Amino acid sequence: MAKTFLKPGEVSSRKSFPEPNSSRLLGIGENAYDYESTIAASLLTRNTSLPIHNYKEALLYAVKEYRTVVVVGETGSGKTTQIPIYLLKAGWTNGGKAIVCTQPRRIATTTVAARVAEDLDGSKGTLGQVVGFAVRFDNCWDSERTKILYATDGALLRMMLTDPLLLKFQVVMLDEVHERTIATDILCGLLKKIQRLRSDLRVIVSSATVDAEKFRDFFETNDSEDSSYNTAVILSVEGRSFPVDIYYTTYPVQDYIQAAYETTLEIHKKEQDGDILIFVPSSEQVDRLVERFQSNELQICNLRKDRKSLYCVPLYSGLPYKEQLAAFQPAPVNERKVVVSTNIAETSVTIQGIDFVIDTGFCRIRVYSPETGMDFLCIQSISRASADQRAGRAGRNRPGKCYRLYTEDSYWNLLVEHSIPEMCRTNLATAILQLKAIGVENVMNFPFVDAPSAKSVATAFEVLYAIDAVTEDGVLSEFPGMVMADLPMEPFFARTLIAAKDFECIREIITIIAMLQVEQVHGDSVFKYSSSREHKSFESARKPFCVAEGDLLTLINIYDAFEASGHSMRWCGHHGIVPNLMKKARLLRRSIALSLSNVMYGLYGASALSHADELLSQKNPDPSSIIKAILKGFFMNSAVVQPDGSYLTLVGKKSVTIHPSSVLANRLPKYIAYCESIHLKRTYVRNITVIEPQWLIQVAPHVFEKRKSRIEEKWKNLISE
DNA sequence: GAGCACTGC
Repeated sequence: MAKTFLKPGEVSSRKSFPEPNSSRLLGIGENAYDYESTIAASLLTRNTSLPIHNYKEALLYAVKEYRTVVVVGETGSGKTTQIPIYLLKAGWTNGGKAIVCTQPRRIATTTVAARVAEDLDGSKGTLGQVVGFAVRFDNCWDSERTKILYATDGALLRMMLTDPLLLKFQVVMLDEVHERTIATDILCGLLKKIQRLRSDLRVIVSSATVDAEKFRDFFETNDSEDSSYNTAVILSVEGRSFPVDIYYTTYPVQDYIQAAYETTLEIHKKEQDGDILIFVPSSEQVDRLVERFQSNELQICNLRKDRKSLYCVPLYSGLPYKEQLAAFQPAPVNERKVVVSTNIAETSVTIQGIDFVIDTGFCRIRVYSPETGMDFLCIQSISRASADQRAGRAGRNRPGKCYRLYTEDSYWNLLVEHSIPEMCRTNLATAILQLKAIGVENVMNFPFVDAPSAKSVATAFEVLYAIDAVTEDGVLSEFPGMVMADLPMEPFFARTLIAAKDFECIREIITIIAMLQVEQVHGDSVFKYSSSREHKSFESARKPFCVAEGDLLTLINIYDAFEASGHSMRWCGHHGIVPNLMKKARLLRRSIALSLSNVMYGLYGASALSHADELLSQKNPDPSSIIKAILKGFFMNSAVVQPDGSYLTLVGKKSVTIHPSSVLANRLPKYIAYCESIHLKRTYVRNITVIEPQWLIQVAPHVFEKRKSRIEEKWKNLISE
C-alpha cells in the first residue's frame, strides 16, 4: 500500500474528488473550553470560517465510497462539530439510525453536544432531542429522536453490552483517536469486527496527521493489489492553528527547572506581550517553580523599562477547583501571566492567550508492571507527538514561540515518535472483563491496534479469576462476572458492591465507592485543605470523623454526618468541607444505587428509583460486615505490618508503606487491606482499612485456605521478629 | 516526614 503523505485536501482516491476551496479562514478554536463558556463570535461567522467547510463534498464522497474514512487534521478544523451535521443533512440518519461521535473526556462530550444542538436549532434548550450526549450517570438523549449522539468512548463501549453490533448507528465517528485511550483502542478493534458483519456501517476516525496511515491500514480490508477495491481512505484537512517558531537549547540542560525560570525571564525581558505556559512533569515541581517566581516578583518587574510585571499561577488536576480558575483568567493590562502546568494543559484543557510555551520535555506517567501487579509513576521523556502538541499550545490565537529545553538532536534521536498507548501500559482487568462481556471469546485473537503483552493479558485473567469474574478456563461467569461487567465501575468495586448484598451493607458500600470517586484526585479531598500542602489544617478538620478502623469507615462517617446535617452548607463550612464535593457524592450514591437496581435486580423506571432509595436507607450493619464486603473485592491487597513500620503484602510479598494522608499513617495496625497502591520512591498504599486475618480465609478461601498454615507460620515469624 | 501525571465507566 502506498505510504505517501497527503497534503490537506488530497485523498488517495480511485475517482477524482471535488476540489476544496483554497481559502484559509480563521475563527474560534474548536476545542470546547472547559472552565467557562467562551462562545464569543456569532455562530454564523464561526461556522463559515471553519476549514472543514472546504472539505464537505470530499468528505461526503469519501463516506459514500469507503467504509472507513480517516480524517486527519490539527485541532481547530471544526471536524468534531461539523462532520456529524454534514452526515445528518446528507441523509445518513434516514431509516431511524443515528450518528455517534466519541470523545475521550466527559467535559468535551457535553460541551460539544450543547454547541451542535445550538448550531442546528439555534437554541441550547433542544439538547437531548436531535442532538444529545451520553456519559456515565448522565444520559441526555432520546433513542427515538436523537440523530447525533456525542458519547465518551467508554460510554459507547458500555452500550455495546446491550447492542454489540451498534445497530442503532449508521455512522460511528471516533474522535481524537491519536490519544490512544484504552476505550478508543478497544472500539477500533470492535468496529473492525463489526464491519465484517455490517457492510452498511460507516466508520470515521479522526486522528492527528502522524499516525493516520496506521489507522487506515488497520481498517483496510482489501487484500488485492487493485486499489479500486480499497475500503479505507485518508482525508486530510488543515487545521487553523498558527505557525509556532521552535527554539532548542544548544547543549542539554542540567536543571530544567532552573532553565525554565531563566528562559521565562528572557522572554519577559525581550519579547512583546503574550502569556507563557511552562510544562513540567509533576505538581511538586509546579509548586516549586511558582514559589520561585513569587518570591522574586519585585526584581522581575525591574527587568523591563516599562516595569511591566509578571505573575505566576500553578495548574494541575489535584489543585482545588477555585485555584485552578486563576490560570484561565485573562491577565490584567500591563501584566504578563505565566502558567506553570503539568500535562493537564497538553490536551485536557486549553488556556487562551498563550503566545510562548516552555517545554521541559518530561512528563510523569503511570506504568503498570504485570510482574508485580503494581503501578509505577515515573518521570519520562515525552514523545515527539507530545512535544508538538505542547508547542501547538502557543499558536492558537496568533503566531507563537516554543522554547524546548533540550537539543534538536535529542528531539529527533532521543524522543520516541509516539507515547506508549494506554492499552500497553495499564492493568487490563477492566478492559478484558468488558471484552468478554461484549462476547469476545478469544482475547488473544482480538484485533488490537497495538497488542498488549501476553504477560499483561495473563495477569489480567489471574486477577479476574481471583475475584470470581472468570472461571479457571477464562470463561466469563454469569454471576458475578456478567454483573460486574454491567456495573459502571472498576471490577474490584463491583465485586465489593455485589458482596455487600450478602453482608447487608449496600448503603455503606455505596457511600464508600461514591466518596472514593469524589476523593479520587490526589491532594483533593472533601476537605478544603490540601492533605499535602496544609497538612495540619487537614488533619484537624478530619479528626472529628476519624475511626480506628481506617479511611473507609471514616469516609462513611463524614458522609453520614453531612446527611444528618440536612446537607447543610453551613455545616460544611463549619467543618472545612467543600459542599460541592459532598453534593457530587450524594448524586453519585444515587446513580450507583440506581445502576445496582437495574443490573442486579432487573428493575427499571419508577420501581428502580424507589428500590434505589430503599437500598440507600439506613441499616446500621456491623463494621466487620462492611470490611468483609470490601475484602471480597480487595483481599489481594492485604498486608501485614513489619518491625520497621512498613507492610508486606500477603499475596505477592511486596513491601508497601501507608501513605501519609491515611488516618492509619501513624497507628500501624497489624493487618490492613487497601484499595489503591502507587510506586513513587516507595510503594504507597491509600484508602486503607484494618482487617482480621481470619476474614481473609472467610472471603477468599480459594486463595488463603490452601496456604493457610504456611501463611500463618509466616505471619507468626513476621510478628515475633 | 513526605507527598499522584491524566482520563474514563
